Amino acid sequence: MTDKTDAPGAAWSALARLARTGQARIDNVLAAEGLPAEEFLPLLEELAAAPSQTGVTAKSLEGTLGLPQYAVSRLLGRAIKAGLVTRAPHPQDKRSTLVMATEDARRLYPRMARARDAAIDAFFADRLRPGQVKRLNDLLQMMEDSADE
Amino acid sequence: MTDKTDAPGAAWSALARLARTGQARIDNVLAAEGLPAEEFLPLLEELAAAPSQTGVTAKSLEGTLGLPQYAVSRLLGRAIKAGLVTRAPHPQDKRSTLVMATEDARRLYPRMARARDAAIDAFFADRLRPGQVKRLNDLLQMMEDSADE
DNA sequence: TGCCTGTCGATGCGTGCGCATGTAAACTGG
DNA sequence: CCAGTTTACATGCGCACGCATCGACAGGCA
Repeated sequence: MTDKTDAPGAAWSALARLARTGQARIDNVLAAEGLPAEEFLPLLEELAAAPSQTGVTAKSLEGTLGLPQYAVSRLLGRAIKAGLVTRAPHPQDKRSTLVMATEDARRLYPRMARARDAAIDAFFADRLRPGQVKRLNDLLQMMEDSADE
Repeated sequence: MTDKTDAPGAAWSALARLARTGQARIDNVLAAEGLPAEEFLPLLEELAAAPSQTGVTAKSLEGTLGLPQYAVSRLLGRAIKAGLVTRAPHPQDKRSTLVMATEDARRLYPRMARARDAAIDAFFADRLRPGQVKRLNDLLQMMEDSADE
């Protein structure tokens, strides 16, 4: 049915499946170490990079995280429930919220980042030799660079 | 922070992002042509391959689609609501359900398959030259072949 | 100053998911 | 033939999503 030499179709289904299994692997590693979910990592990374005292507005996170407004709002809600983040009223603009990482988050973030990176390394190392990973990465980067949707 | 030469990390984030944008592209193409969602395609493919009179049990779809039982149950619910599929009682086993594609589904399925394939071809063609797609596919197939999770 | 418009963030609604459980039917050993 | 187990499928619950909307506030302009 699907032609054996249909490279795009085969490549797509492999790509999609690998993305799912890789994500599952990351989730499992973080869960196994009792760490917070991966969805908080980009948020914590952003907060770690920001001035710790001031905090960051929720609005600015839409841009840096590439998420729609409602997604940021809800992510923050979950992060607060998980004890990773606090909301504080913005002194100059009462519509706005300042977001800051908690002590817990600052302590956990490096472990999360390392665990995720280890999961990713293992994911590729299990399947490809280092030179092949390099070649794969080159091709994927070329694809990303032509972002014309 | 993230090392510039961290090929696994870079490859992973490209892989994950490309999987999302590719899926979005498929979804958009199908929606633009007024066709049913892509989630029904593997189901319809399975039903198209099966003897049209007899139908297929929901249980067997768990295996062929690689979905858990509840996911099949709900997918069938949606497919029925979309008019693509019918449930019929299994004559020999009243616990079981026989699933059959409707006429609509048999008419729509080839268009859906072609639209999806066209979206995938365009997705790669926009980003890579044919030889590169081939190389990418080779690497991805190697990764999939070592499925040892 | 007092409105009017635009911005910030939260949330109701509908929907899908995963887990766990429920219901009905089939099977099985005594 | 009957109780206990197993199988097939559905579904309630909690949670996340996207869309659309809402309430609160800020800023501009008359």
